[in-house]
Amino acid sequence: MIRRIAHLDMDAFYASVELLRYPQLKGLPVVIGGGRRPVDEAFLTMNSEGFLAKIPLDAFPRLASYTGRGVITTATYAARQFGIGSAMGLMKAAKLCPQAILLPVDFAEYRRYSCAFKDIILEIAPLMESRGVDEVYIDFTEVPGGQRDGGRVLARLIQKTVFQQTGLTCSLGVAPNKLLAKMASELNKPNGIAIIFEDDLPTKIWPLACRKINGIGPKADEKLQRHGIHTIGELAQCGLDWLIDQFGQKTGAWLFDAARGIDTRAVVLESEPVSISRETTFERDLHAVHDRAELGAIFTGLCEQVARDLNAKRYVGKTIGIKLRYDNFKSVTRNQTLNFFTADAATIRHWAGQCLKRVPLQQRLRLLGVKVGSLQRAEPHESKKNKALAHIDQALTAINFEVTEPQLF
DNA sequence: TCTGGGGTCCTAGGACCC
DNA sequence: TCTGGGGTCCTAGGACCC
Repeated sequence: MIRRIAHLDMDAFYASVELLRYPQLKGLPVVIGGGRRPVDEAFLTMNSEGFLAKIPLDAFPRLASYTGRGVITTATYAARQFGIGSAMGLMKAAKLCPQAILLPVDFAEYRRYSCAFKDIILEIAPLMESRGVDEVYIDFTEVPGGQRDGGRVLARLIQKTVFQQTGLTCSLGVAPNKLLAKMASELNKPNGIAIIFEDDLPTKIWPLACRKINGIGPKADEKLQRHGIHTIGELAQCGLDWLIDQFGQKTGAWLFDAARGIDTRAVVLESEPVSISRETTFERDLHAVHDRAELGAIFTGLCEQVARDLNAKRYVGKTIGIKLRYDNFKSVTRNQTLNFFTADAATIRHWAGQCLKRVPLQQRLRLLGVKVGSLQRAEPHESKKNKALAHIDQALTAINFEVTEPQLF
């Protein structure tokens, strides 16, 4: 029995979910992103059950009226015709297509549909690896019918069932491994299926741009281009020694394998989180001294939110970190590992504050973030040692607070 | 008119230990 | 008195992905 791995990717996921609510937008350029703004509030008051589909087109917010720092998370295929794409600034997108309809992100709704389509897949094929809200890998190898026609029959069944039960389309690729399945799922998007066998490598994979390999980003691609390597086929002609020389042991060896379609990674059903974080970009750049109160409130709010997230997911962590981005977009991070685990907002706030003191604060800031890493499952009863250490820390924090009160954070 | 938010993994240097 | 070598943990930055 040969290994058959599928990659399933929902088509324009956020936008497609919005089109289910507002079918009158079908075929129009629609863009999702930007966070919630006053204009959305006015619009959303019209949103009551059974009325959504009747909202007239001129009532929808337009890209042209947007002012802010948001980016596009998803664009409908109609919007992509204008050159609009994911991660593009909304202000820039507005220049390309001012009449496009702009909807705020409704993550709770997308998560509902995400759970729904994943449950449907699990009913059919139980070995599924979640890769974010709109993508999964599925191990077809031992699923009944998973080998028929290279996986096409099972892929069609999943695609059809997902559509029947959610109204959403998706694209699948089935291949000998995750690397090739991921590339295959893009070949016939949207609402497509592509089947790849080992023998297809020269005809179907090698003509593709190196950037299509999941893991080759803008930087690596640019470097390859500089050496005249544009396609995966050209990459496959590079010697192992040369690649290691250029990209280092690990990346070099990985590139060598990837170009040959070699990938032995397993489909992983569950994984433990490594870190939990919250960050926010301000509406305007803030200064540590001039906007101290505002910044302090945001900072505390982020710590509290991270603490809530940790508690909701029942994790504790011992590495507290901050991230900030200056007005020139340069980012810095600081973090500190404690000798105990915590999910307590005040403790996080204290140590994040210590991190903040180690960073230059003359320049204006555009972003602030708080992270807790080195996570561990919260025990039903905390260990005695942890409790004692946390208690000592709280006592020290109280003393420290009196001493350092006059400082910035 | 620049450029979100939530993650993972890798690298490289230094501390520290045996 | 010129200097090993491995292992682990920590920190900061960066590439990359969804």
